Amino acid sequence: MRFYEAKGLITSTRSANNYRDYSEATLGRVQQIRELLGAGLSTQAIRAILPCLESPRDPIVFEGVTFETVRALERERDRLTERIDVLARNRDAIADYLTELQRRAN
Amino acid sequence: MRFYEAKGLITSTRSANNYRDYSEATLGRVQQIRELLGAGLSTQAIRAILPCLESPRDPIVFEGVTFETVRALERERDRLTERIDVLARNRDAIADYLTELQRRAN
DNA sequence: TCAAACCTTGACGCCAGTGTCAAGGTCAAG
DNA sequence: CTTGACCTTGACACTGGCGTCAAGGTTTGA
Repeated sequence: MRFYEAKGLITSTRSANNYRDYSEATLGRVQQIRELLGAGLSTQAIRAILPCLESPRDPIVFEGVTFETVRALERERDRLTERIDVLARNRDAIADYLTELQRRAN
Repeated sequence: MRFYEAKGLITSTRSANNYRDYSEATLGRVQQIRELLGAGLSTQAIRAILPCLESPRDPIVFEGVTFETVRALERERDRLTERIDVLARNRDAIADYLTELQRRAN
């Protein structure tokens, strides 16, 4: 989507056609982005955690990481943990309710 | 918020003033609703799991629950689990990245 | 060569959730 | 009684993520 590109989530090279050329890695990243959007994250949150989203473990960028970036990542990690807690709590409430229903239905 | 009321997430009685009168329970529910909205759920998803959100454990409604409702709850529980998995996976990726950064910084 | 299929950009509209503002009703204090 | 604070409704606008459509350029194939 051009939308993701405009938001700085992915990049594309242009071939002579002026057509967008998506790398294989970018294609995979789109998959992850859609997952995260589907999980309720905003594009800004996703952009914040982009440095962690490279699939091959080795060519990850470890240089040029500012303190600001680290702080942002820690914040985002904590927000995710918060979110996970809320969701897990409510999922468990649903599960408990369902088992209780089943118990009462004999 | 009138918005939640219009969406069928909460109810309010009207006093003679025509002012809205929110019960204590409704007030607590608003808290939960905001949590869930903040966690990325839609109002429709929240409405689907409303039956599980009563805080006192006992006066929960167990009668008049249709098969449809049960199916919806199971679906919503699975969607939540899915979401949780995605978020946990990415949070762990962030955490791993951060520890790796720290390791390389000696 | 020419038409169909694809790409480009830009503009517009849609839906969800929220905020705000105007016009009026209600209430408590002075 | 009047003023100011609060409530009501309805309308409007905004942000985010997305879809679509028009106008034009490129490529492919008959």
